[in-house]
Amino acid sequence: MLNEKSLSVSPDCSECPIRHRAVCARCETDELERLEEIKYYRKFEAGQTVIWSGDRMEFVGSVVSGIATLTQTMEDGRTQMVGLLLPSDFVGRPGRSSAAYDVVATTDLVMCCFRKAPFEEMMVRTPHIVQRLLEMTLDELDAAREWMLVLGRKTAREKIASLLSIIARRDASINQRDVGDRLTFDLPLTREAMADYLGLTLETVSRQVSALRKDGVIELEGKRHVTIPDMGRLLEEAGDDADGGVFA
Amino acid sequence: MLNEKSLSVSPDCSECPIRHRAVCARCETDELERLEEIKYYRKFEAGQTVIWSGDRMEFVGSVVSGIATLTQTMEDGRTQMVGLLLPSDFVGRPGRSSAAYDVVATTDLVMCCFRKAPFEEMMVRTPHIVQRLLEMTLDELDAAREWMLVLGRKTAREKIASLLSIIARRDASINQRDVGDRLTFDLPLTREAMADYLGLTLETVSRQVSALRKDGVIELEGKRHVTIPDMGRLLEEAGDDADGGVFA
DNA sequence: ACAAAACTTTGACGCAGATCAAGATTTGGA
DNA sequence: TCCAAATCTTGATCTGCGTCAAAGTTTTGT
Repeated sequence: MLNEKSLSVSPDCSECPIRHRAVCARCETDELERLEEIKYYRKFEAGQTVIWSGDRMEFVGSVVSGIATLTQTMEDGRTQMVGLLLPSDFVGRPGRSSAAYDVVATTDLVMCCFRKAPFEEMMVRTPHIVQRLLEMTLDELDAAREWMLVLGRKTAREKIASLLSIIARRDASINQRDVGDRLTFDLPLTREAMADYLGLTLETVSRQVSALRKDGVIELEGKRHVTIPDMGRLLEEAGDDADGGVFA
Repeated sequence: MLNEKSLSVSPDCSECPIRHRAVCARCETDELERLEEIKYYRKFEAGQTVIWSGDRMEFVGSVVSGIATLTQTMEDGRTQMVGLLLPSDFVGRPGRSSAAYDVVATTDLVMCCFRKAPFEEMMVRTPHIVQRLLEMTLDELDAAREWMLVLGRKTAREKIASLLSIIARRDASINQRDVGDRLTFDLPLTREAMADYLGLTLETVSRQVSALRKDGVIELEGKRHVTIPDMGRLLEEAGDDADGGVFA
């Protein structure tokens, strides 16, 4: 845990890459200034645990860069990922004192943190924050429900195709690339993390990735670099309507 | 669809059974009066579809009494329940024009509806509504994540035990009964609905319910009336810590 | 009160994905 | 640069749950 770094210098909000997508998206200049007073940056290295389930939560915050996962674990060690946190996503639940899930940095991670008490105080007086947080939470709930369909009803092959299409789509939207073209991206997850996401074993993940490659649905360079020659085809394999969801 | 009834008389909010749990829970008297102006009651019969996925949504609202389900369907007909709506739960997403899921009344259902546009307008000027809706949405997100663990990692027997413990717990909290005693309740779901909830087939549900009965974990009177002689035992069967979650 | 429809149970069998096992490839630290 | 650890692939086998089928039970409508 000694690798975690608190940065004394937090960049200016006006230059923040997640300024218009994060919980502060709707804030006016003066509200932003007040947030600026209670914010601080923290860095975590790939593999580090940000918060343990059950721990007292001292802060909430936004992912600025990197990827983190939200994971639930049963007593006997079975594990299920329940959230994938990307830049601009919010971590922590205002009004709750202890963490409900493990939060783990999958890549190197930068977070913009707010001490919990001052943030909660500010929420009471700042409707723009509550409004934006509601919007983000509703989006997360939709994503969780989509995921429930994947977990409950899709085959292993469809699960892999679903995950790849989610990552591809998100990557395209961040990099402003057009869906429909040949898409290329790096998998930010190990086979084991993919298995935890999809409720599979890592062996099944490996087999199905190989099968999709053999069938020409995806192309692989190394283990992690993926290209999707035909997004429509991938969506079919995912069991999704090839039309729907593209703009989700 | 001719069975659906609009009631001309909507009971007074001050006598509403869900007054302190629904989206209006934090509203002051004057705010309540404004809500009262745009609200109307609707009744649906058991089995009726309240909203079809993809339909234009004209209202949002709260379940007053009865139970409804939120369901997602794939092109080939596979189906997954993604929400179970109980009294005080909110239906509809402000800011979205068309429904994302099928909403079906499982029992006879009474809803307190607000026309969407006036409600959205009111949200902008009424932080108490937004605050409460955020709180409820965060709770739903937690429930959805719990459910993801059930769908992704639990065995059929554990899934059934999990569902029964959720229903038992909720029933106990509504009826103010003490968990730990012998609990008794009626299953509000058919075997098929249970299967849709848990990502199983109805045959597997039937088999596992029979198995739990044979093993003395539950007792059955008829098909639907269940009693739990030992809640701790049921929670063990669900794969949950027998301590945790009791107060959730 | 009876017939039809809806719901539930139980059995036989097959298969998708888990488990167990071994080896290949990549990554990272000294 | 090289060794150890981490990650990934592939094979063989097993099993939990799905599928198909048939019969039993409860509810509903007339």
